[in-house]
Amino acid sequence: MFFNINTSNGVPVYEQIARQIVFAVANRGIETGELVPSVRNLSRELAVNPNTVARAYRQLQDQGVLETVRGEGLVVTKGAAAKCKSTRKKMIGERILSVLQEARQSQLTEDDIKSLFADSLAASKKLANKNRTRKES
Amino acid sequence: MFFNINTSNGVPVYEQIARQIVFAVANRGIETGELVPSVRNLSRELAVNPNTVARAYRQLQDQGVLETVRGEGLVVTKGAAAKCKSTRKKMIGERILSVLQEARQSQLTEDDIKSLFADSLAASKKLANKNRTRKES
Amino acid sequence: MFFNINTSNGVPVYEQIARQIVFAVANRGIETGELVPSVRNLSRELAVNPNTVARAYRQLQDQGVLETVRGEGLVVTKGAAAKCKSTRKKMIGERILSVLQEARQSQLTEDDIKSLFADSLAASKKLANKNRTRKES
Amino acid sequence: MFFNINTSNGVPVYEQIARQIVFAVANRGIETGELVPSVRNLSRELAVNPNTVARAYRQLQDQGVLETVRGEGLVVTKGAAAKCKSTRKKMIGERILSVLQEARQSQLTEDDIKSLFADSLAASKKLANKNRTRKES
DNA sequence: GTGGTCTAGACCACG
DNA sequence: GTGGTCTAGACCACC
Repeated sequence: MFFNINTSNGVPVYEQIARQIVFAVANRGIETGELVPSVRNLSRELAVNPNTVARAYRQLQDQGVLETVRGEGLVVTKGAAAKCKSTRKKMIGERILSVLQEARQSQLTEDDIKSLFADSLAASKKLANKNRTRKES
Repeated sequence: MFFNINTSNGVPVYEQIARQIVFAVANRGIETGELVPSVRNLSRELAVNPNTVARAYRQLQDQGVLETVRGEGLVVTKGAAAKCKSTRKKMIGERILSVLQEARQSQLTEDDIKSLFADSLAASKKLANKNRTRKES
Repeated sequence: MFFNINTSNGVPVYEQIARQIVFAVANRGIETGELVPSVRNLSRELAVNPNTVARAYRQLQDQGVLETVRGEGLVVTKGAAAKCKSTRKKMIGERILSVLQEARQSQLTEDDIKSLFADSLAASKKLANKNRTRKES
Repeated sequence: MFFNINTSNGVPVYEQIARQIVFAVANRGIETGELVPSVRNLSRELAVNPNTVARAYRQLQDQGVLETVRGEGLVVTKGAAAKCKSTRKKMIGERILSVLQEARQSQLTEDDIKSLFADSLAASKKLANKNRTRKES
């Protein structure tokens, strides 16, 4: 499990954890029936408060992505992979739509918006490669 | 001056006001030297507390977009239009980059991302038209 | 009469006018018995509100620097020159003391303070020369 | 932490707090990574409204001196000590320059100015000693 | 517990 | 009339 937690960008930590678990399930990084890391292990690994991890897990249980197995821990539910694929698209799509609405409201031209998007897409690709390289090294 | 304030989307009201004034200055909706609406007037118009408007204005003063003219009110500074144009692009660009980075991290394919963008762009255009029509009617 | 009015440095305009008249009297730029400019003339010259000039004059009357001569206007009182010389020193001295107290509180060393003073003194001399040259040209 | 707040000298309370924190960081009275007093505690200690303290802290965040650690409080940022040392000098230097410019404009002689400075420096030293003694007693 | 936002309302200085 | 400061107190999210 690879998490990127940023404690200083305003996004709640529990939210970041929950989203990234959704992504992992969508990518089959965690399979149906597989245990997720224990609260105390994950909290140690991410250096965050255990309550924060617990809150993320609780939220995922409410969404039906995780369920408890008595005496074992939390596992990915049966239909989760498909569901997560769809929610992943929805989550990202919502954010995209929201920023585009602000872009419209700011009266940027459609061409400006498109070029910002293209630039950002290239920039994000570069950043992704850099991170990958750093991790491989 | 047209403001779209949404008090229930998590974005602080004072921040929305500040951003939209930056947009207005960038579009020359408010020209250099022109007075922005008085704190009291704008607060009445938007049905928010005067302090909230004052906070937005204070932030814009710190950024050098507005300055006080004693006994008169707040006016747009000299270099503000150019500065606002650039910050507008920066603000929108940052949001786009941020969502694209999450999209990468979620391992959506580049094609998925592009199609989400295209869909959202179309959707935002529709929404903009709807708003325009509503206001004209 | 030469006034330097700065409407955007926080110091009240009427205060700047009053102080500078005190200075002028101290320097014998305006002599005892001489008329000061009329409110409306000075307000036009400085491009400020007549009320502002009137307020400065009122303050100077309260201090006994100016007095009304019926049908004439405001003139410099008899003992004003000496008094203004002393208040000038007091006013400047108070400001100097105040900033030095903050400097102490900030725990700048005495050497730091002295060097800041020397630098500023040189800088203010340069600025004064520049202004003089500009006015002469 | 020792604060000298004067609520009746025209300088905004939040500004006094902010300046004195800058001084404290410059003197390493508060180190990088260390928590500043909580808004509630400091407001109680200084007998001012929490919002007033919060405003000072917000200003310091904008300047990059403080940053929030979620659920913990506000800590001094990494580069803050150096930055505060320089802004301290700048803040004091600006005030000195400003008063010297007025002294020039008032046509005090350079000797007069120097003697006022020397007197004030001595006076401020005495005041500082008196305060120190009072605190020690 | 922490900071952040917002409201309501008072008072002041300035023009 | 204008903005600026400050108070008092509520509510929220996060840890």
